Amino acid sequence: MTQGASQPKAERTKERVLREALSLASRVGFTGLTFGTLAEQAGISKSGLFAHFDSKEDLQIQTLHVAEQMFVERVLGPAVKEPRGVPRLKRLFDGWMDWIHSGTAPRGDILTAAAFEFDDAPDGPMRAAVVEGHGKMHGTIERLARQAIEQGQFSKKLDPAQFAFEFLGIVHAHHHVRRLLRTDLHARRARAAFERLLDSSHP
Amino acid sequence: MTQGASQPKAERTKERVLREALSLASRVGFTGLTFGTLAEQAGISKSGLFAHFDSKEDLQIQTLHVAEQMFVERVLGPAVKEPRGVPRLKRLFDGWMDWIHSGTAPRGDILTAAAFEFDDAPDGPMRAAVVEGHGKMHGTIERLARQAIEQGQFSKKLDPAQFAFEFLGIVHAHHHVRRLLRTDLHARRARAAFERLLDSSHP
DNA sequence: TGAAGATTCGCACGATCGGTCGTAGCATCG
DNA sequence: CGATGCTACGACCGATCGTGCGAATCTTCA
Repeated sequence: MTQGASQPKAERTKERVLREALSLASRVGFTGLTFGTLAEQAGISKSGLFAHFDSKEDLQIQTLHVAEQMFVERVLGPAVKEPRGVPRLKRLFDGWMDWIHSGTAPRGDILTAAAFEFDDAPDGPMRAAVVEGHGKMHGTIERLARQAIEQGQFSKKLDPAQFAFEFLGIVHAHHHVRRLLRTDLHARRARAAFERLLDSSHP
Repeated sequence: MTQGASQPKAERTKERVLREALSLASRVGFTGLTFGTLAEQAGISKSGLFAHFDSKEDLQIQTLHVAEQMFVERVLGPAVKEPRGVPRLKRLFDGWMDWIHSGTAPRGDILTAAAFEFDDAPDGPMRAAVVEGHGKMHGTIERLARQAIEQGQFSKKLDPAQFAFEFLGIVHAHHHVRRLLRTDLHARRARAAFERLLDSSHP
């Protein structure tokens, strides 16, 4: 070992493996996140992985949590530094779009991808984790919308849950079309839809 | 054989198998549409299926086409019987929602499900078929929106492609949330979103 | 009815999947 | 330094996948 930050070896490898897992999952999905291929990509043996992950589901969930944490750091964090209300909502949307189009590690919106991947999967811990993540997102947006109402920027008659549904709908629609047609052309459309949503939310 | 409608046996079998395939795919997805399970459900041997379908991809594509044909019959057909413009668009949306919630053969929106399933799949004939189907839908909605403009029901400044993007976005968002949360509660939200879309499209 | 051809079957293949197990090596700490 | 236990390995299992092949059986039509 070297200096103070003496991470117990195992933890260091696990971190590295999880980085690879995230990159792999963003390319082939969580279902395609296979012990075999991950082992190959991470330069470790298949059975070696079992020292860190009890099962494939365990691997998927831990990888998902890494992605969620990254979303919080890179998108949600910057957003809540904006003043409450519309600016915060705008920053959230913009940050989300930027995250999707950024070239870094988790290509595209891996969280939305996971939501799509597991929406019709049989019940299980992974599905539950995805549902929980979706619920948190929905709740967050609802809260931001409520704040916008309190600030007098949104109409008092606005239903925050309806707003959250449509907000997420736009992000998801964009994600979907982008994946299906393999083009960034629809970012424009998503932004226009978001503008329209904001417009019709004003008092 | 019996009477005039003497379908060459093979065709009858194939039709029956395709019905089963549709029902199976709507439960387990097109990827889960397996030769083994389909054979079991259709009461035929796995290898017997190969007399009708060259490969799994062939099976998927043919099943998809059956679903598309059914969509045209049950949703698009009734819609175009309405007068051009808003009534036709409304009928399309309502019919689509009804189709999703109907209990008959292809449970839920199997076309949207396919679009989700193959949006991040590697290139291939099946993916191409899904993309083509999406393009047709988009084009159809665009056309209907253009007609609404011509009727003076929509603003001349409306971008039909943007309208189609948002229309499909609402349907997809609803489909997604419905699958993820396993509840019909969000049909309301989808309808409200559609109303809002119509409102802001008026001249 | 009987021959020809369409249709279906049984069987087997190679690949890949998630996962287990016994063991060897290496890091860690007394 | 030396014992201990975590870490990683390779070999292997049973299940399932898509698919090929040769033989059996059933339809069809002259």
